[in-house]
Amino acid sequence: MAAHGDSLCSVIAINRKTVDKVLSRLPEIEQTSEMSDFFKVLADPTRLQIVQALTLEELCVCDLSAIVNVSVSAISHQLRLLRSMKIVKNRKTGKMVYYSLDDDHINRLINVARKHVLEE
Amino acid sequence: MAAHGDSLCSVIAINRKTVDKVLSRLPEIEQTSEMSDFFKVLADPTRLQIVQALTLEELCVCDLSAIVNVSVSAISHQLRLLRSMKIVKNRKTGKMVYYSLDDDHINRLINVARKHVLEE
DNA sequence: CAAACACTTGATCAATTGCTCAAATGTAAT
DNA sequence: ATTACATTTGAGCAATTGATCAAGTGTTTG
Repeated sequence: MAAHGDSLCSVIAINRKTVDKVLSRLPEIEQTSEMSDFFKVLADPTRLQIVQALTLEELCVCDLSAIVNVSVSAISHQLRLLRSMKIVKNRKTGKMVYYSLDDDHINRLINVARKHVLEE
Repeated sequence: MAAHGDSLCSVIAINRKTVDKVLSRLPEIEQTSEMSDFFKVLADPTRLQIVQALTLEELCVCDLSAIVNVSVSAISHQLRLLRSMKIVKNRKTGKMVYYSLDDDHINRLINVARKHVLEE
């Protein structure tokens, strides 16, 4: 992001000072990218339903499939993604695999979003 | 979502009682869908950068373009989306259009996400 | 061991997304 | 009026996404 001060940049800023000030206060692009990846997880109705269900109770894949009304395979794919993002964890018991939330922030995040959706 | 109790459903739930309990406590699918649309807005690095910049200062399209380092056209397209989601508002002065945040929840949401990204 | 079960995984495909480009709008200056 | 400028808009396109299907793993039951 340091290249912004470069005069070769094709973009012409109206207020160079304002732009520089904002740029200096903005988080690193990499951190922003990580944050958007985090939001991306909750940006899909299926995943959001999975996460919301897991805020209530530890659940196996099959029950999640029944709750969200999506195939077991699709649920498993999504759980894999949620696992990779450290948002859910699992516990195996025989053939069964029980999933639960692995993160405290999710609940708060969902509550703020719910308020935004409800208030208008 | 009422169809979940239907025995014709191809998915076989392991714990019918657990499934029914979770289903009764889960928000309506429509509300969940709205929430995921909201998260979707912040799920893209470009839009997240725009929003983060606007938490600091009211900015015109051209300056936003310089800050985010994306073409004016692309910024304008994203601002249109953000406007439709009631997340930003604009103010016109001559040829210039200044954008600012139209929502209080965004800041809180971003802060929670940042904590999640930083702590690990 | 064989069958049934719970889940995972890889390939495939349609739908969506985010950008670019070109053209359009609307305002201000010459 | 003509030109320049700030922004918007629509079409088109490559990349990504989320579901399905078929085949796989690993565990338990008969």
